[in-house]
Amino acid sequence: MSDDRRLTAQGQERKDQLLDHAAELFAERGYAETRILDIVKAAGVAKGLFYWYFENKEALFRELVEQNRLRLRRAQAQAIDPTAEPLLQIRQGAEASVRYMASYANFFALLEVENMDKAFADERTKGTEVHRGDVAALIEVGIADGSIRDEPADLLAFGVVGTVGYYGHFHRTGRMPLPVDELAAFVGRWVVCSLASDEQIARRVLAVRLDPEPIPA
Amino acid sequence: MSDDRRLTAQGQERKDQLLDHAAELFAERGYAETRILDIVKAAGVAKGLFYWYFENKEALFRELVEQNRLRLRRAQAQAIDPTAEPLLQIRQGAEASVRYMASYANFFALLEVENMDKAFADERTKGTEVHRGDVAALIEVGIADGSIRDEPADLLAFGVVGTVGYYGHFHRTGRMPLPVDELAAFVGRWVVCSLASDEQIARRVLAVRLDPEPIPA
DNA sequence: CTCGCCCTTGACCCGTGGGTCAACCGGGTG
DNA sequence: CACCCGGTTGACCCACGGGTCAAGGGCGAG
Repeated sequence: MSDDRRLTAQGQERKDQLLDHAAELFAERGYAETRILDIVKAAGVAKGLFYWYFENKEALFRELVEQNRLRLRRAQAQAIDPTAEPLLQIRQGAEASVRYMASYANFFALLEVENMDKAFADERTKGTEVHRGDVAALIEVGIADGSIRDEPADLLAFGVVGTVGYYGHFHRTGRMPLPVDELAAFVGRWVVCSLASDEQIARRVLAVRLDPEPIPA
Repeated sequence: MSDDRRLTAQGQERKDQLLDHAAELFAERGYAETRILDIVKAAGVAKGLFYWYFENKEALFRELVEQNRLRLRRAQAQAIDPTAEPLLQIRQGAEASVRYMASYANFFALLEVENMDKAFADERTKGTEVHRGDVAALIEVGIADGSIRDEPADLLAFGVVGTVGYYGHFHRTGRMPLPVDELAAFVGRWVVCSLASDEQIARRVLAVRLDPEPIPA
């Protein structure tokens, strides 16, 4: 394939099929262990067709990552109430992220694969970096109004992103047999306790009841 | 090679050379992108020799991982004062881990590579699982004596291990231009704030001054 | 009907890199 | 000195999987 051609409806559908099957195989046996032949076989098409839609395996992978990054972003934005106080917004974002990561576990298992290749390192970085920027901005506000511990905002932001990511990882890899809702709530508590400048504030933020938004398919 | 033969001093040295050069190359360009030929070239030996010492690339990798896991464990044990209160021990362990991970950044960049292959997944699991077990035990004690928030101990333990890992990761990948000592101290504070059942206790534990143990080469 | 554009096929090419092997070196030992 | 054994060499083999390509199908427009 050259760059981005126009695809007919059929073409787009076929492409999505390939993406889906690839994601499943990657999650199941890893990126390196998945041959292009496996992907096309799973989708029930000939090998040559792969190259009609993608330049190569890596390009497909990038598309998968990008596609997913946008979805997560949307889920976060949807869960956050922009009028709430900063710490609460962070909690909302964190819980939404955990929920999202759990329901798209395959994709995230996939994301971790990125590390295998230096070339993917910055791809991945980009993904968390956006989230981190959002959180850092909220933290700045929280520090200014005294609700968040007075530490460098960017460092704290790493902690939030990291916590979400790690709990997501542990849950995904089956080491934490726990309903998603409980996990999300727990992570929310953890993050709030880590950031709050004192107990009163932590309790206040944790008192708010969050109704879990359904994850759109 | 068959299994574990006896190696002469020269043999052991050669093997270590291969391990070292492999680690460097893996860190530099990733696991999948490092050919066995690259490794032997870097070590200045012939390709056939590789198979005298290792069954294949994966076997070498496993050995590298194992070797490193043990070192980290030792560093943790050395930093922890077994007579101190649980929360403080956790802090000591966390700070030591961060320091260790920073000084052996190459090895840990490497560890992340494990994800690329399903076969490595449980290897990695094993590594964190030990640490997590240690922490969980300390947390149990802390919950019992009221110094740690009353949440499931194993969940909290995941948070500690995760935080250490993530900050290590971010620092290693150059996104946090910060002296190791400051980072370690910060992570210590983060962990303590996340776990402490109230401010008094957090302050008490954070008041203790930790003198950074030098990392043995 | 027929032209042309997407889409689809599967045989084929070929570089890469894992793994083997027969031969060779050199120091320690009887 | 002869032998042995751990260590070392690099040419060679070859399967695997990435990427190509010429040709064929089918559907919509004109």
